[in-house]
Amino acid sequence: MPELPEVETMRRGVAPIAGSRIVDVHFPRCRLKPILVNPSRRSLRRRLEGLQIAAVERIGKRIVLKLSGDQVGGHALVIEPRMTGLVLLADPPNTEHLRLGLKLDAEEIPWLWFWDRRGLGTVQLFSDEEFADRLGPRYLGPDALQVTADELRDRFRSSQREIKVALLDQKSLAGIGNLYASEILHVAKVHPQQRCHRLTRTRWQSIHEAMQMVLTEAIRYEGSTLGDGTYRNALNQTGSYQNHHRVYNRAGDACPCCEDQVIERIVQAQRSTFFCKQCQRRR
DNA sequence: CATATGTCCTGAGAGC
DNA sequence: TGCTCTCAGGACATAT
Repeated sequence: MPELPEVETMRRGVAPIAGSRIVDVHFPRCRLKPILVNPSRRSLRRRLEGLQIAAVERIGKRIVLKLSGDQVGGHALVIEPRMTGLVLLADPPNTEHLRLGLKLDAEEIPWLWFWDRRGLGTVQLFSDEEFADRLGPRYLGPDALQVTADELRDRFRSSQREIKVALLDQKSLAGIGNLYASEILHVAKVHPQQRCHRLTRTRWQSIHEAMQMVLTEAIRYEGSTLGDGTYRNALNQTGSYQNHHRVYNRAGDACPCCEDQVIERIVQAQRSTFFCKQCQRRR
């Protein structure tokens, strides 16, 4: 489940391809249902060939390759890993789930791969205009690492939703997913079922502070590789933040904060939430 | 408009 | 052993 820390780790790992030129576009044959690409594979191949990768960026949970060298204006290739997608410079975990390869003109980095076991990921080429719309404020909120405490509060304070569910809404705030929502609320000592409009300014400050702290810490450990072992950085190495999770997937364990209660698992919006009912009391 | 629910996808693991 | 079933949660479509 690549969320902001995992995608940022991918971005950093892939950043060295900036300046390279795409010399070939390869769609490996695959027995599985093909992933969504836009436009078609044929036109993607035609349009990408020869373009230069000007920059490697991240917006929320997406990797953005800014492209230049096109006569008809700027483009961006947007890769959404969703559940199990990986952006790799190293050889992928297997060839069975390989979805896309960009052959580059750099000798030391010959390939950029997109690998995706479950195939929910997408690869889309946007013109600058399409890009500004589809990844702009109409569809995406501010990045969770850029947002200020005041803006965070302003965006959620009138919502009737439970805070944990609201944090997953990418239109309100980009980058938080199911794992980090639980982790952030535990550090902030906020109950996941608290309704947004009932939270005080002080609570929003705590959430903001916890968010910066947890995301920064998770990036330092190169993200979380869960039990299924799927998530890897660009060099196909596991992250290690899973060893530092306070609550996620830790139902029944002692709370690392109070060491008194055990972590509970509940379901919100069909997703697991983990929390400590003592440290995260409703107030 | 805001919010809730269903859907896609694969492979692992449980239960029989 | 091999079958069927459930579950994991990204983003989006559709329903309320």
